[in-house]
Amino acid sequence: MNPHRKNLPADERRAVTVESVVELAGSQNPDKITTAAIAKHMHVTQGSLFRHFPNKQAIWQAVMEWVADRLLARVDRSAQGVHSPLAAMEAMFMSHIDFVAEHPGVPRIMFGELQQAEKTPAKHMVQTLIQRYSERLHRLIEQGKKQGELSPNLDNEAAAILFIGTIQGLVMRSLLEGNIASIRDDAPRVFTIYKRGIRSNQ
Amino acid sequence: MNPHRKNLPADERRAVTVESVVELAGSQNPDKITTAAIAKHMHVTQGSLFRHFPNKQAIWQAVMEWVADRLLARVDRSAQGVHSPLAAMEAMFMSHIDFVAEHPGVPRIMFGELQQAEKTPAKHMVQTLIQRYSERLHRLIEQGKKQGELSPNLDNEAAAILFIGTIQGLVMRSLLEGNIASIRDDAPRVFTIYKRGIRSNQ
DNA sequence: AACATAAGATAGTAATCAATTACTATCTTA
DNA sequence: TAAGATAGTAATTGATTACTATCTTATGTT
Repeated sequence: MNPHRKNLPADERRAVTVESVVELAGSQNPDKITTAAIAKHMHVTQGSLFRHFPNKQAIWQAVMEWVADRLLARVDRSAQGVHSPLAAMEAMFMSHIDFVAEHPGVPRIMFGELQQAEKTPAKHMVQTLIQRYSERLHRLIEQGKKQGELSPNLDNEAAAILFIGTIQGLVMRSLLEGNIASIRDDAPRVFTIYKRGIRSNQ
Repeated sequence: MNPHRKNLPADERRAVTVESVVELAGSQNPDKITTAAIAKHMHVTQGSLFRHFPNKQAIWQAVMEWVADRLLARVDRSAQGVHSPLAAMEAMFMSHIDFVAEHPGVPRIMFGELQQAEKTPAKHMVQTLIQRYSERLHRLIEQGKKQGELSPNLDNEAAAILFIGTIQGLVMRSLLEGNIASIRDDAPRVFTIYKRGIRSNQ
């Protein structure tokens, strides 16, 4: 119950650690999150982190697992049972934005990992996450074409890139404003333009 | 001429320093560019950098000045003399992509600075750069509406956000692929969708 | 040729970082 | 309830960081 409880079981302590990192990333550059800062945030000494993770890299790996699992689950759930592919894409988009609004550290973490020169496990995890995400998009886009909702001569790959870019643009915008809440208001307005760009003109 | 010349005049040495940082950012996380790495790249000792910059923050400030000046100049030049607002936006887009392809470190630097929690001079410079950039976009969008090229009920702000997001999406894509050259091929394909989203349907 | 000065080299500093150590407290279970 | 397992503490390590003080060399002027 109480998160400040001491002597947590190892798996709970690992979970608390991951959540701490996600929270901290919401207000600072992920690369500047030190093990000391993580420990302080969870009311534990710095060294104790290494009882549960072999090194810092492993912490980031666990964080990315958390992100990948949650984001894909959330996005899948939102599109489930929606028969219109275009409506499913919109639901996917909005639930993604919701996730980002709840966890503003997430896009920072992902972009930060992609920037790493070394091929860390965490970076690899971001790559497969986006790959899986793109697969879902491509599936919906294909369905949308078949059902006549999307323009038949739409460039699938370009549409997927722009879908993700649209989210990136909103994230960038919120970083500029320093206000993450605004992303929920801007999202539908921007998606309207995207939708117009891909749907068939009946 | 020879960049490995010794005893450069101060202004030339500062210019070489800035270019070194931009180059290094093309292949590694900007936050991990140490003064030692910069010095090594320009064949000079680490301490000598501080003869030309009071501190590291000043180096980043100079880098952002370089970026802001070059990017805006390039983008302005590309749109100059183009009478169709939509064509001007496309020229702006493509010249921006060209700039990024030539200097892949630039989007990393900008996003990296936006992530900083502290309000550094470099971060402020990114904010004003994007602000100026957006002003140009808004002007073109307004003109486009007046001339009937763009949809009259287009959400100007959303269109500007998506314009920048489109570029962000392409950058993210190239980070994923690890191949910056591909951005030049993908750019026109993605812009086609964007264009369809904003133009009037005659 | 002698000097002045600007630029670079050398060799440090204090601070910060991830990681490790020896030790203690607290749970679990036989 | 005793003993082993698990979790946490406090202090320390070596490496790395931005930055500085001092010495040396190159360059340009008269």
